[in-house]
Amino acid sequence: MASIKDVANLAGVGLGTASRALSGNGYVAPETKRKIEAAARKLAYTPNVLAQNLLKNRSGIIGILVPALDHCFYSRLVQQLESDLYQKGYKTMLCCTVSGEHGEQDYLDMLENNLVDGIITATHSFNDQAYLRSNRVIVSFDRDFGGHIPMVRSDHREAGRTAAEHFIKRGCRKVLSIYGEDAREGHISVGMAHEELKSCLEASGIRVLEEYTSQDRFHMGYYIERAGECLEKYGDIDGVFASDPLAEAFLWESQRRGKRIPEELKIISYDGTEETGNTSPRISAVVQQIDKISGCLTDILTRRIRGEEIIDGKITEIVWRQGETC
Amino acid sequence: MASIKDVANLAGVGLGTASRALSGNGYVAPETKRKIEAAARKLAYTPNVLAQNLLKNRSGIIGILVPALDHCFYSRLVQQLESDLYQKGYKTMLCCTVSGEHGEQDYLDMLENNLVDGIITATHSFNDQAYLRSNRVIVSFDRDFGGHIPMVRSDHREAGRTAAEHFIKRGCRKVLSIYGEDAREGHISVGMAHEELKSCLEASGIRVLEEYTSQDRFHMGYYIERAGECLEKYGDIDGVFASDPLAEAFLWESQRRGKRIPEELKIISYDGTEETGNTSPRISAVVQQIDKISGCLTDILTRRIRGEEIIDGKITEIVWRQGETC
DNA sequence: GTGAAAGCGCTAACAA
DNA sequence: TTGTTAGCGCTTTCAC
Repeated sequence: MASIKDVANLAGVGLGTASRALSGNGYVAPETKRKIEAAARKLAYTPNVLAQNLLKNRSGIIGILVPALDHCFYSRLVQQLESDLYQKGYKTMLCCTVSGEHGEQDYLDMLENNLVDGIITATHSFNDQAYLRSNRVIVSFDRDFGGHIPMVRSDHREAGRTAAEHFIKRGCRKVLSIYGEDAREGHISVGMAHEELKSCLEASGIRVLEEYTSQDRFHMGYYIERAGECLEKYGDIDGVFASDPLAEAFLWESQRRGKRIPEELKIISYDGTEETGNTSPRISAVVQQIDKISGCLTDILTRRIRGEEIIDGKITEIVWRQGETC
Repeated sequence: MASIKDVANLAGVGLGTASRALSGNGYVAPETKRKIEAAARKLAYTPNVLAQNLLKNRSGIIGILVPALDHCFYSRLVQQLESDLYQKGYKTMLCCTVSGEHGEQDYLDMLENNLVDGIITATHSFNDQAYLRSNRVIVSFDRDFGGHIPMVRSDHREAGRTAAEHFIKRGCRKVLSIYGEDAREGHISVGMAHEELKSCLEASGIRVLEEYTSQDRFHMGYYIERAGECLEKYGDIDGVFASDPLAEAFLWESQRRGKRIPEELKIISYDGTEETGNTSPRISAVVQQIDKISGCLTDILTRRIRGEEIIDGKITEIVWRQGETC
């Protein structure tokens, strides 16, 4: 592996000159420059990024923390983030915390360690304190750190209202609102959508039932199981509000039980990834705009890295997607 | 940000001693060690990984290249890889190439650049030559580099035979085999499953139609579109063999058209992620064992990094999953 | 316009 | 057992 020293030697110039020629800042005679470039080509020289990083004290890497990738919302979000970060000149380091064996702490350490320049976190499980220590280069998705870390999230209240409006319009009388335990406990703010839904529906005299899902289990099998349990337990619900995969699970389990959708049961999903927009029937949804969310997250983070003092987050608009289930 | 020098100064010892005490290799008196540790704690010292990496000339990071994350097979694979790599002490750098604007080359450069210690590639779009230059630390999933880079893949021939067997058992007469153009062109080996399916079915006097999907488009909307087109074009097919999301698309589009599944159309998916195991009806599938695949990939790669000369890849077994669509 | 030298933060070899 | 020194590969003064 040729180093810049080798290049300088071959070109018969000093090490510093080679550096200037290759990196392009600093004066260097056109003639000399050509010689150096020729030498570099001949030796197939590539700069050692590790050394550059040590000097600049930055790595150009952003860490993304998500609970899991087999939840379509997160896989879409990660894909979008990776793309946006790439555009901004950053590489993406991925950490899925759900498997449990993972030290989320490990990744926060990487921040102290200079291995990553910043972190975007979309997890819920970890203790706040660990994050707050190094808050300058962290941005959170949907998790409130009490205003110490900028948070980006969808307009959950509006989402709840929108869903409520459609349940009401369709004449529902008894709606099931089901979401993650972590949201219920207030760790992540998506619970606000369910709160708002509840108060809107109850204000219209509609009964609202609440159920919760474990925050440690993200796979479809579990959602199917929960959907089945709920359908057994509440035979007479005529509406369900749930996140994408869970909404899908309700659709499938209802079909399996011969329940007619939307006649006997209206389903509205919250997330509205493409996944649920193509089922048969298509699921009606309150859509979180992943591209906007990703744009805000990466924008805030990169500006913070550059030293801007940003403490405010951003609330992105939700959109209604008319499907065939409500 | 405190450096090890600061720690040494505060503890009143030499820089080398501090290093030895903190990293744990080399002799250091218990007494001195305590002092150094106390100083480190006081200064909230964390080692600068960038510097360690430069010295060791390794980063502990593995790059994973996939076409996209909104294809459930890849998101599952990435999640599994990340988990396996973490167990082996590596961090994961992610690159989704589908968005196009991405330089796959950029990531290969990171290998030369020492930013990643190795690469697991599951993409199809890029030219072979770029990969072959630095083949020592690359492992491929399902893409054949002519024996120069170890490849891990499922037993596609067996997969094709298994699917054929079930179509035959169910009395199909005209089966559609649809897959990516890249596989058709031989860039990735999954095409072998379709080849084998075809020859098995034709040997039994069953007609096989072939269609292809674009390698640049991975999202559900596109699959739905293609499924619709095929159902229009071939009104009389009674069997479909396709990858997971496409199989789902066929299921939904068929239901939308009032086609009875499995009576009028049998569907077998190849991949068999959990995603398709829970639809209504459940999709019958030839399952690629992602955990095994990931295990082989990470095992081979880490051993190559350690210097072992491994050129052989690995073929993992497939498994039949009986669903309700065939 | 160019070369020499210092130093990013760390580890390892070598003396002491 | 410990301190000193020499780099890892690069960039960036600062004299020349």
